[in-house]
Amino acid sequence: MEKRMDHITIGIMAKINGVSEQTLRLYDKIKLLQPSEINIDTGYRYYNIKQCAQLDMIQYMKALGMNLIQIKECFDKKDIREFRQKLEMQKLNIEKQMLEMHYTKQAIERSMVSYRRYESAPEENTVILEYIKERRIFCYDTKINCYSYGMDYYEHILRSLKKNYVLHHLPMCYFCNVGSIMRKEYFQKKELCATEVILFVEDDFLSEDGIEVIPEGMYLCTYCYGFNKEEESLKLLMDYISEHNYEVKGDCISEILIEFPTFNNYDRNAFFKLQVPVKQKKKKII
Amino acid sequence: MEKRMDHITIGIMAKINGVSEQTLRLYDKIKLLQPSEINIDTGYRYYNIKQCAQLDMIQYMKALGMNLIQIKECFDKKDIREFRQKLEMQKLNIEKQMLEMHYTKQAIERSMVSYRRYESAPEENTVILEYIKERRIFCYDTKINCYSYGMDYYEHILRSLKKNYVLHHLPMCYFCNVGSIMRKEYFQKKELCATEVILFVEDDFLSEDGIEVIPEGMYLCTYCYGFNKEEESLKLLMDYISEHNYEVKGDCISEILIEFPTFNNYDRNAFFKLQVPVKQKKKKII
DNA sequence: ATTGACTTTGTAATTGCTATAAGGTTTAAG
DNA sequence: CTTAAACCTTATAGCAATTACAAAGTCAAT
Repeated sequence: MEKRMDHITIGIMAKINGVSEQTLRLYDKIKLLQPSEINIDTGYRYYNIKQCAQLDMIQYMKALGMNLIQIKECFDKKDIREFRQKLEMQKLNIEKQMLEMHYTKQAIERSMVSYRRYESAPEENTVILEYIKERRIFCYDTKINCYSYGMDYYEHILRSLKKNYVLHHLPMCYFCNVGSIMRKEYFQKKELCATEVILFVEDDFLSEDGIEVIPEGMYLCTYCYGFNKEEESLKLLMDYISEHNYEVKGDCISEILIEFPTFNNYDRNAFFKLQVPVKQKKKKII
Repeated sequence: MEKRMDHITIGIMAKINGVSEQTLRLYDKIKLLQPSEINIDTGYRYYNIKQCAQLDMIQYMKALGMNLIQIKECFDKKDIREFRQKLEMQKLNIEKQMLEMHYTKQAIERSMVSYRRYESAPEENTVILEYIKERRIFCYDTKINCYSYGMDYYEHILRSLKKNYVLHHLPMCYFCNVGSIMRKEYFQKKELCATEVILFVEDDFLSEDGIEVIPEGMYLCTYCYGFNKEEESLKLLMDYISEHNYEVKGDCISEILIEFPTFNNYDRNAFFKLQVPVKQKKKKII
């Protein structure tokens, strides 16, 4: 216990309140909490134990997410309603932040799953049958066939997806899981034509429009590494289906599972999963 | 579409990617994304459309909560495992932040409820019967009777609670809802003695120890405004109980519903709720 | 008187930008 | 060919809330 309750040095004040001395000096400077006494000769600051109440309040308001200026405004206005209003604002603020974090967490988990899938993926040019659950995608029709122009053009398409995407207030973190969709009729005709680029979004993602549901079911899949392998892989899938008596049930999706950041500055280096929903055709009994 | 895919000016590059030119200049400076070509005479930066891939990656990693240095490390190490490790870290990081936000939100809601209660509170020195739900408190025994020393001393007790509290990793935002507890035996003897200070915590708050459950039930309550009124109010409650044939069922809690930040720098200006669980004694039939 | 622990002020660093100023370059129109 | 608009360059400062120093002055106890 100190000798004089109204003569607490900055070091003691800092220690008993779990803040740094520098912080107290800053609060003094911005007049958020000024020491009750200052020795004019030495400039030494002396606090009163009762000023801890003010400091508690500051820390509490900070914990609610207010910044020092907002806190000062509350103190200056000396009006409880001011504080109440700030509280309401903070609540909305925090709810928004929590939602963003929720999406970010999902995006991280999605990336982790993709990496595991990458590690355990079958060899390239192997066709496998997979059960895939229902998914939701954000669809953007570029009106231009992805496969008819080179990579440079594809980049421009992606740029316009990005712009569209920001317009729809989608969180940036979904941008890791893009792809394109080749509609059933083109796939069946073995015509390489896809005009829509897509983004996979979480089941709980709320959005007004542009969201499409990809049904659950059995999919024939191939995995491949690099943009240049995509077409080859697609053709493989098409041929496999006709050779093995499958029937195409819906649109074919070309999904980028991972993009590797590390290899060089100029080429996208992506790991693809091509997937098309199928049904085995009934064999006619001869 | 630009004339030359490998000759994109900083302005165009910024526009098609939704970032500012300054940001691109910063990324150049810290070697996170350097233009594919720089005109030596003019210093003009020219980007290649394919560099958008790198920028996408940067934005994606930023969205996952990484800072620019971490992102640069990932690129520099050219190792996917580096990125995976960072992902794991980010996940833990985000989970921690989300938990903190959750507590903060609860604290805001708690404050709002307290304010509403304050506004609709009965007059001072009125005793009313209230049903109160089960609550959980963090208890800290100071070994010193709160009522035997002045406010200055009480401040020091609060400081040691605060220290203890930080030790237990409790979120700072709970510090708004403190109180003290007068054990049943002292209250019954009408002896003003409380050595424990308390903090109310949420039902879902996980903590190892120091948490006590206050049972639900009927409580006799008085509300008062200011520390100096507390003792008077307590005595009123004690007298009321003996006069109205109630039986004390548990400990008496003195809860600070709100502390007003706005009035002056030196005095805590708090709104108290005193509450003691009771049961009506059965009347003997004469 | 001297030590050691404290205090003061001032400046700079942090992070990821944004804003501004002062000046040079490109481009398209007149 | 000039000229103006629109673009680019570098350099500097600002934000928010500290933290980290350095150089110098002060306090309390031996």
